[in-house]
Amino acid sequence: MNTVEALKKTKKQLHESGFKLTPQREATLLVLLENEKDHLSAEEIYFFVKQKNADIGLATVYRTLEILTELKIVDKISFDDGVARYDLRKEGAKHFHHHLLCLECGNIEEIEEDLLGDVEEIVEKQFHFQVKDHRLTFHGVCQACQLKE
Amino acid sequence: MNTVEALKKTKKQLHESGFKLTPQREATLLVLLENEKDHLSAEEIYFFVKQKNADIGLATVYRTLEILTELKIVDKISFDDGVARYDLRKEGAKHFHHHLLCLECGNIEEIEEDLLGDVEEIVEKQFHFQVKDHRLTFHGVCQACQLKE
DNA sequence: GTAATTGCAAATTCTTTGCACGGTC
DNA sequence: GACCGTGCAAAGAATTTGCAATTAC
Repeated sequence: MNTVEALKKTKKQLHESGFKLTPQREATLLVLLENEKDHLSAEEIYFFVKQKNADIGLATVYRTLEILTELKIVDKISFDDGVARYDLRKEGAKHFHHHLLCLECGNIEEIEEDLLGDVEEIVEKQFHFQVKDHRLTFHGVCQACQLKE
Repeated sequence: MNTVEALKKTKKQLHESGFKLTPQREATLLVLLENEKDHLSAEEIYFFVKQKNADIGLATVYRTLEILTELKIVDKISFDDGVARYDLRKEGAKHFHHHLLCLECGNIEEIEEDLLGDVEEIVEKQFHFQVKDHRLTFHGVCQACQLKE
């Protein structure tokens, strides 16, 4: 799905929930689309949006991200460092992707494959918990840092 | 392992790293031990410790938790709500346990079993990532809330 | 037209830090 | 007596909120 389509789709989703697609929201979405692989904080998104559209306040970024999280267009995630990060939900992805956080260099890789199919089944059957989503992050050492040592 | 043993062991760990087991640290540990099943925030721990030992400051709680996290006696975790929570690491547990977060009632259950053995192997082999630890939380509906509906 | 949205600044919340004092070996 | 640890208050970082002005539909 390209950027224009993604924007259109999101606009529809916003309208269905009674929200408008303002220039600020559009710019925020564009930044998220252009940095899909990163895990930007609100502050970082604000910085990037400023470069596109001088007229935005940090509060608006927060408010936009709150709405997008509510509509499940983005996922809010924290890597235990005290900053919330926002990740665009992949089109068609049933579940949130996984992360590999390198303890040496701090880099975060993504894993798209759903590795939790079997585990979710166990959780549903054995623990009687109806799974809607998940957060899975591995802490360890990435390949680059392994080679460095 | 009972409370006295756990305290003794932690005392040893602290000493090995050049820290002392002060009354404040002991009280903090006791609170953590007594509330193993909960996922207390620093503020909550402070509140409980105050009931035991009037003389403690919130800053000390934070400082103690920082040390305990460093020594891997507790795990710091965030459930994306902007507050850090602290979980005592289970004795003998190779890995951090998993969580089931109910989106309806907010309750958090723990799963002790390590469900990620196979998944970790895939991550190590296929993604060349050396796994040291993980964070796995399922979002969904707990049994009690399913019955309510 | 009008209800939603915005920017700004102030307020809040969570966490860390500086520093003088107190306790320990 | 050196050093670690503490409480307190102040600082700092991240996020939210109140409000008057503005804008999208």
